[in-house]
Amino acid sequence: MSVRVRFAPSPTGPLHIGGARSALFNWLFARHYGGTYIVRIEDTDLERSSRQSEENILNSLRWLGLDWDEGIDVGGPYGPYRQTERLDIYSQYAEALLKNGLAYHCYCSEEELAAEREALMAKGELPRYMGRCRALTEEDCQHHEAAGRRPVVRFRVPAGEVVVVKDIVRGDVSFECSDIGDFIIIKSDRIPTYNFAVVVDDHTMVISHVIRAEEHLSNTPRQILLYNALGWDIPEFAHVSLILGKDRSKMSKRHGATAIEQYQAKGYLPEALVNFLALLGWSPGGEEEVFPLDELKQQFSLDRVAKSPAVFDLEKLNWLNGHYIRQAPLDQLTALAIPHFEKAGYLSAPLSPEKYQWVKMVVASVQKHLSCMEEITTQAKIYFDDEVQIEGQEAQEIMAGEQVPAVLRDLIKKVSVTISGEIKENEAKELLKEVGRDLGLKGKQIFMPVRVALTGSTQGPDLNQIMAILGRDGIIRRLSRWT
RNA sequence: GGCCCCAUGGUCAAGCGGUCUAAGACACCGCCCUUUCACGGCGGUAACCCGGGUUCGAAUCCCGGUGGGGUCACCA
Repeated sequence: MSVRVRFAPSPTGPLHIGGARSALFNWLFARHYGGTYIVRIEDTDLERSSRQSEENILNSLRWLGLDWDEGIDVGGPYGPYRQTERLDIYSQYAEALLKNGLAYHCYCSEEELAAEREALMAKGELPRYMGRCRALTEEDCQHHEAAGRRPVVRFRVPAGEVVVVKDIVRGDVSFECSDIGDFIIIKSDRIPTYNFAVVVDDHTMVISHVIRAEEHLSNTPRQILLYNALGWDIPEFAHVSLILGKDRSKMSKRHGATAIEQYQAKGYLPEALVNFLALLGWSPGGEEEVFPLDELKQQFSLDRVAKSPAVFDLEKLNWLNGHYIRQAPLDQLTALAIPHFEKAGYLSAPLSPEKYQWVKMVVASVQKHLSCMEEITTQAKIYFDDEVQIEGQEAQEIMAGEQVPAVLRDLIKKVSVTISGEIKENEAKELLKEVGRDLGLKGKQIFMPVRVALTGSTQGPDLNQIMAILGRDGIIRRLSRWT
């Protein structure tokens, strides 16, 4: 049997962390087995779905590097891939169910249903549909139709059966039919509900494995009932545990950034995010933690997926992202950094080749310090503002040193003679040494005052790099105020 | 509340009955490297939820408890 899996987001907002991980697991599984990966849009919630969210989600998937073989934009042999474009397919199967008596029309109003739910809850019972319209006659129906009522289609849940979900990660999980009320498969506006649409789609799209989050586990018995009623084979299921926030409840907005696009905007690298997400609920078993996408693809398997939920740990993501930033080519990082600099007002749009080279040096000097690109504006601030603020008591004390004016004056003098205005790192190193020799000073006595005078801080990038980036004029400008 | 799932350090996790005086990673702490901070290297602190079984032997299997989570819509 060939592997065909799908990621089926509903376009009601951006792609979330949890959705991204489901997408990733499906993608990895498909690519590992040389199968087909499908992205299907589940837009049956007319109220909340939008084309903009669709585009958003697809963009996030592309950004993560999860390409698909079939979908709304690339087409495919089992389309359409948007549920609202498959309405006649659903009604065809709903009709079949109706004809067999496996489903029936229900005319109860939402108010009536709400009242029923409340009554059951008041009695301490499970709120569910009690089957009032289960045995409506043709006459009853006409009566309701005449009164202007529009029916929903309900599935007739067989009595007394036990449904067993065979799950790759969880094993066999059984559910009693008596706990499941007759559920709606077609809403009164003729739109199918989720449970019905997924079954029809997964079957007609020949999906072999349904890999999704655990929150769907309790829906699965309903879907299995539908597969049985329609006489269809049941796909393999794999329910992956949820991603939790720091307080161990389902990841949500109050836990911080949940949308992939937010991480993109903050300057996380897709390979870091993918690596991190893969390790949340799955592990290859070895001691290695760093896996680029194609290595994940080789190693991935569903039987190494964890059953227990995982807490989203931003610290680890930051570490991984920093790791990938340190490995990234400078040109790539520079391209990512420029928008952040522009946003901070440090740079404006078209950069001359000279300026670009200079920005590259700036990026290189802070590369090791970054855990995400967003941080570059604060890390590299020192290069863009000649109005140096001396920060902290330690820095103040350093500048109060009696040798300081002489050191800085001597350095200005040495820097001034540089003809081109450019100072290479090794030249900077040499100049500082000479200052030391001239004044008979060593180490900290010269390096710290220069560092503080140049940047305002006792810590930061390599001093020689700082001097190279500032150049002759920059150094003189910043040093002059101390003499 | 009913149903369902889950349970190894603060977090992610390896472990599938003996090799566990329990890997690895993040975080934390120390040391080294270093003209600062980082990066990197080395080392350290820190865990099998509890109670019963089964077994010669249990982190690993079973039962119960406790705790956490999910789900109970004409949302998906």
